[in-house]
Amino acid sequence: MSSSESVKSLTELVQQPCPAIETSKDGKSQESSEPPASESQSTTPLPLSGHSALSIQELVAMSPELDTYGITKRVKEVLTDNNLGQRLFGETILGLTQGSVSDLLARPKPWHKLSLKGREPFVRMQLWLNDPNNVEKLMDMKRMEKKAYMKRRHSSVSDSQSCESSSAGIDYSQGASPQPQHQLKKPRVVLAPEEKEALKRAYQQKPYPSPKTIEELATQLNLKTSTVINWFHNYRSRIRRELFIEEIQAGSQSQAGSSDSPSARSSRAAHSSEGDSCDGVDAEGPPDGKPSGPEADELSSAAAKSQGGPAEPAFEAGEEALRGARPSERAEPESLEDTDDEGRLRAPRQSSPPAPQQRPGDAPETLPNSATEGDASTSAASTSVLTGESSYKSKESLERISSVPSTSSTPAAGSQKANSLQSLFGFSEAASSRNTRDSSLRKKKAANLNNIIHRLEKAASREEAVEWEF
DNA sequence: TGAGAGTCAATAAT
DNA sequence: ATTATTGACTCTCA
Repeated sequence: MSSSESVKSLTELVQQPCPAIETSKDGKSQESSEPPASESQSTTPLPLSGHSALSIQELVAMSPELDTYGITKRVKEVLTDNNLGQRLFGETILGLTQGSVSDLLARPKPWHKLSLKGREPFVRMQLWLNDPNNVEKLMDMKRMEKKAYMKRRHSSVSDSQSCESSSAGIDYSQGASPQPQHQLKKPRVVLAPEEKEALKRAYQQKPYPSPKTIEELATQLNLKTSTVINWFHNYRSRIRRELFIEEIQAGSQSQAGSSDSPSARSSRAAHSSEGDSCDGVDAEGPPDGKPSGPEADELSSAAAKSQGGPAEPAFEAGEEALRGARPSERAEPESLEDTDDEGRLRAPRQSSPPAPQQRPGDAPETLPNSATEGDASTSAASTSVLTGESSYKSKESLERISSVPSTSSTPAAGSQKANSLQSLFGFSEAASSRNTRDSSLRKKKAANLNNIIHRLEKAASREEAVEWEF
């Protein structure tokens, strides 16, 4: 119950045009030359069949608004109830890899925020859910896979001839590799916790760093510039998503009100109309981002800092937090604080883990001095980022923002407001979760505000007609 | 050029 | 074995 009319209609629509459920296969790459669509419709129980790309896309185009959250929820239930893994489901039904499916199921974006392409998987899921037989089919497939696996395992045991390439990486004996000249694979970059912290701090100060700032960060952290760029892109996206789900789940009004001093007095904008509402189902274009009521409030206070100027990065929060958080133990003396004359600090030297970084020959990227004073804010920002660093317990658990069910149902509540005293002292790692979480949340929100401001400014300069609704 | 959306795919966690 | 996380890619769009 709950919303289902539209779903129903889609269902019908969907089924009609093409009897066979998803037909599409393809999945990735490749597309382009599509012969005439011949279409056969016939059987094809399995998705992987021919080309008929049209169907899905058309369906997506004409699909009514779907409840992505509800769909994923149901899919998850069905999968668990029947012991079906998301890998199989993803590859078979959605044409996506396991990781993508996991992400999609865990953090579905609201329908109106999805592009046509992004809606596709949801339409497929809806389609799949429509016919209970599909579950059976998938189960059969699972059985078959298992069987095949067993068989393979068997034969190999008895016959040591298995084939397979070993995994040792030694295998470039033949010369037929698709990609000649490539250094062995490509070592996946794994950012150390300290590096992530530094980047997050930088994000808090400036969600949209200038190329120059990015360069500086890269140099200081000893990371490739592209890595830093990618990190920011990814992080922004993820943050945005978290906000979406918050929006969805909260559904509502939260209005928290909780005591707390209304520090709201922000002078700019904000006037959140109170309706808080949540959804903003509105537009779709690029600019979207709407802070919800309550949050705005908090943000304003945090953001207020920069009053005075239009958008200056504010870093106080971050810095402070970090400083306070530093555990007393951790021996980490200084370190990076001194920037030498070159301003290059090196990343923490943690030696234990698999010394990830170390890009192959990458050299210092040449960015000798970074002193260019373009704008103080920039340099200041990056500098401070590093300074505060030093380790800190890692285990990043502080991040999971979102949470905070916002309102209403917060069981146990009581506490949130209390510790507002900024957690100056970090306590042990474990126990501080609440504080940390709190301040972390706050910082995030502040950053989000910056983010929004940035976009607003951008749009404004571009002079676009957009509807901002906050 | 740069931002955002979607994904992939390696690898961490469970 | 599965599922979750996350750096990098590919496409679009403006």
